[in-house]
Amino acid sequence: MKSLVLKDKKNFFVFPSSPFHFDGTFHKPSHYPDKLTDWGVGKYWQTIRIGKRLFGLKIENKGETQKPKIKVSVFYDKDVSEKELETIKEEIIWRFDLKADLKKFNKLAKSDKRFYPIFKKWLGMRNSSAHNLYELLIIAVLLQNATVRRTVQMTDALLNNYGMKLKFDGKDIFAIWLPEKLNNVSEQNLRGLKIGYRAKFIKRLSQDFTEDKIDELKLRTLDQENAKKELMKLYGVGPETARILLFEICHQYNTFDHIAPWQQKIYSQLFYKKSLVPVNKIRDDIKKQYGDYSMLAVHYIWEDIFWKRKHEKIDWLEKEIRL
DNA sequence: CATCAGGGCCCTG
DNA sequence: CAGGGCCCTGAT
Repeated sequence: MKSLVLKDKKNFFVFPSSPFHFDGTFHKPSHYPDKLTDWGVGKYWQTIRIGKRLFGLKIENKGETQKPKIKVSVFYDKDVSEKELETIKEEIIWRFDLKADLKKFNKLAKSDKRFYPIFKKWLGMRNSSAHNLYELLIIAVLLQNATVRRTVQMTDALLNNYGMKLKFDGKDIFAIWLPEKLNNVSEQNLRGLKIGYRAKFIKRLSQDFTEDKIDELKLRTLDQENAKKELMKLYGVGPETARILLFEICHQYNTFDHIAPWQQKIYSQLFYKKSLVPVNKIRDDIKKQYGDYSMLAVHYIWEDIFWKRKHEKIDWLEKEIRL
């Protein structure tokens, strides 16, 4: 695997909309562990592609909930142009939804007697994606029909063969390859990395992205229905993968439509303290209560339980998370 | 040891 | 629109 050392850096500040929750936004404990990001309280690292160039990012909390401010350090080799810095800034603002207006949502949360303590704790948290559409698509495909351990294995195998390791700020953070990199890699070679039938999906998706068949910037401007339609055209994207992409890439807050069996078990415990509630009931209840913010509301409650899991053993949850 | 389902999706009938 | 098949892995 190749690596790149980034020695120089430039920095700028971003002022997210208020209120803002830094750690809730930049770290999602429900996600499977990967080498693509790193996090500590008030600090966060990732890589980012701008065009064909790679940069390292360190993002630090320099503000407060009601007075948000973050510092972004951009690590580079050779140089970084003003235009690239501006693009990076805009990308960060989009990917982490830093300018979101959550007034209505926060008002809704306040009237929710049952879960208000959770909403209050994470006040200002955003749904976010560290990655661009292609990158998150790859991750989503690796999640399909696999347990966490297997997903981690597949991700590592792919990164070790086609990814790039960036060394900056004393960290080793990985970047996902460009789609075109897989064009002259055979499906058989990919299968050699034990990713199974997903090799076919990844080949075809990479081909489509190489040929610019998908316009991520345009996708961001579409309404939910049309964005979903576009995403479902992609090979290997069904209802669950579309939901992930709509929520994390497009910041569509009301995407609580598809519920997978393993999620159903966790929702049943979270919302009803029962082992299994019918998915239609779960969906109807949530939609009725949270309306246009169905998925965002669930996201707060979902991440909260995974934060707890970091330092507290939750027996029923351990059973449902298949490692 | 064999069998099976899994953090879905595609394809066929 | 229902159901079989798919890669591989760990659980039973």
